[in-house]
Amino acid sequence: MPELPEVETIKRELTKTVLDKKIVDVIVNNPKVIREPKKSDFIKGLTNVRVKNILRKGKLLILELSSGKSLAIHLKMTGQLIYPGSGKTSRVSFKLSDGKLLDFNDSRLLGELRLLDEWRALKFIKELGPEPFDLSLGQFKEMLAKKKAKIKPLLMDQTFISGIGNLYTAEILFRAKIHPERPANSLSDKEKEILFKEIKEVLREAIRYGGSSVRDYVRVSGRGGDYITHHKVYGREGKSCFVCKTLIKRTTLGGRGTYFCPKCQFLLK
DNA sequence: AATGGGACCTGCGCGC
DNA sequence: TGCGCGCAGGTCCCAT
Repeated sequence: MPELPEVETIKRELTKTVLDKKIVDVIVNNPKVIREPKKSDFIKGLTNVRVKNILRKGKLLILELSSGKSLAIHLKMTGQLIYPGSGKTSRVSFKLSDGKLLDFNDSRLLGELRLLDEWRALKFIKELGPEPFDLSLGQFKEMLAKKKAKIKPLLMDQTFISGIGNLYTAEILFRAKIHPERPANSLSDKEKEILFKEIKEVLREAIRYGGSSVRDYVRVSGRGGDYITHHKVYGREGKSCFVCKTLIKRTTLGGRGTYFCPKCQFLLK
């Protein structure tokens, strides 16, 4: 499900709703989503602790707790965090000191909850590439220069740059007018500059609209994000390009559905 | 080293 | 109406 804009939206909403509250009980309806430690220690370690700080690293949410431990939440494809929750469809619910529930929903059970002594020690975190908003143009150009991988899978590689997934790569590359299969090191200086600008612009805009609700993603309040109305290519196979009227194409690249305009995003050979 | 496929899972929409 | 197939905002692991 969620990419940087969705996770950032959730982070901001959790900050408004659950920050500084105490978890008083943990209800586990499906232990599969608890990756570590084992269920009983997970529950014990999360009971009677306060949520002290909420962070996002790439697509990972981190709740730092008064105990010194942290709850790391990866929503993967269909994870949701809902407050106040009903507990009815949740895999795990956290009962808070205000008497309300924070629900973790996840229909596909791919999501991951981890109670950690030190989130910085997570392999995923240690290998995570830079945040797009922390990068300078110079650094970005340098990162691309050494890479001959196709640009789309490269932008989705979390060790290269963090937070960008399948949907936003498609939108970013369309706006930058770059074909998804272009080798990264074949981009001209000008293209790298435009790409850099569009990464930040698309992500920033998507955050402003609360993310894209394509299927499962909802905000903490349960309502959807509105950025989908701004999509130019993602999910638009066979529809006409807003710029040139050519039909949007869908291919498979690195195993993922890939949408682009074959005219605006011409592949140079 | 880099790429591709499968695995992890459930559920939806589509065509027959 | 019902069934089977393809597909899904992610990541990890294994084979080549």
